[in-house]
Amino acid sequence: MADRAIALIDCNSFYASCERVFRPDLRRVPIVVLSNNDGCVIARSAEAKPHVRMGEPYHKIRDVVRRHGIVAFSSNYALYGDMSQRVMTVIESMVPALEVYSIDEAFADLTGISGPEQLARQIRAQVLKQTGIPTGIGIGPTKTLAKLANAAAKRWQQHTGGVVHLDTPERRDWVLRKMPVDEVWGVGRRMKEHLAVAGIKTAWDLAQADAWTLRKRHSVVLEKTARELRGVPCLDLEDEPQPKQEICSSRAFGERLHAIEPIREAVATYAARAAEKLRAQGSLCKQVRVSIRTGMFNPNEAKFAKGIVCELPFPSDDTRLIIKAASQGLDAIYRTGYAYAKAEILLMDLRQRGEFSGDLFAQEQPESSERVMGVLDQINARWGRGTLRPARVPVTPGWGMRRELLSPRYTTDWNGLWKVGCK
DNA sequence: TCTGGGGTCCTAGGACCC
DNA sequence: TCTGGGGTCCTAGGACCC
Repeated sequence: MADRAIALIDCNSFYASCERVFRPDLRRVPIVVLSNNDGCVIARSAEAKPHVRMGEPYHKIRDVVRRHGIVAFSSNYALYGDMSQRVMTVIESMVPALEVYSIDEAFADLTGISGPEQLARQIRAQVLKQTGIPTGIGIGPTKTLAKLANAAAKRWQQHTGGVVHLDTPERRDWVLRKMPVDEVWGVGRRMKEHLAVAGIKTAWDLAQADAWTLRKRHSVVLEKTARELRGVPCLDLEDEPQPKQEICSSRAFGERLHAIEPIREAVATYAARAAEKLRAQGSLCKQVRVSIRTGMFNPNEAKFAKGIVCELPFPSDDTRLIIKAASQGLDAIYRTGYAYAKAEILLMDLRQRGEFSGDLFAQEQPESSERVMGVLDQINARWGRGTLRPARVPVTPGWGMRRELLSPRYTTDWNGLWKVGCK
């Protein structure tokens, strides 16, 4: 069998790049994108990286932002999601198999292709030309090495032109020796600390470590990572997206909430959103977990957090039933006297529609639910999310997200003056 | 004043059973 | 004093990813 060649294509500073596509005047200007509620920095353009750390709270860096002329944006997920689809479509048309790994990354199988590096350069050029998004590409015999090659392409951008192919043992070893161990996919802050004790500091050290010891002292996951670094494939390309095993909708409120009624609105809104995602992947859920909590950072606020799992009478994807369960759950956990900051809905015990439940006499969701939800989803698909919604879900809630620096929904707004690609 | 939201997988430990 | 061994299932929590 030919040597495997897995490519990892990743968009540079994706959210910041998306904003820049529609603001050519910002081509050389440092850009940051903020999390929901304009809380902290979640993306930085190359120019902003020297001045701003990832995850830094926005209120702490206002001075720096002003001093360096950094332009900040609220996150605009409608835009990023749409841009992501465009990028993936371009790549998909150029490779035999693609696994979309996240909003800004995908693995492609280039095994058997002659000149994978050349193809990678063509992919970069096409994606840039058709979407305006710059990318970096790493190629290696395993996913973990492809990721590392991608990191190398970023780190030595000038010399590599954004593409690194670890096709010889010499190149592989050179990169392994240069890369700190926490640049390896699957090694985070904690693991880095543990490994340092054993003298494992670089990717090379980890690749050389004894597999059995890694498994015993740490985990099978780390053992696989080390094998992959040596070029032994342990992770396959998954071109069929797997249905999620749990679905979450959670968000901090735009302001602190005290009374139960506005929290109930938020819980209903999140529950409705989670139910939409559930139906989109054709699943039913049997449990709904609702949780609420106060702020966790301010030492002057009384802290409180509680959640509860509510069992549904039968596996369901009916927004109304899920909201009802969540609302009852809220009644059970809510305590007066706290300033609540966030709520979360988690749909659990998921199964695909029609999957055997294990209980011959188990009750099933009535057919009327399917009809009503079908109509709901159709209308919202046609006219935009939130056109038709349960009574409990307000249009413009007082507790909604703060997004003071939001860019227009250039590509998706129904009321927009123009749409990309519809010239 | 002000610190994201969405996931996955693995492990340890408790409850329970024979 | 000493206090089975083996198994399953479930849950909570840790660690990681983007």
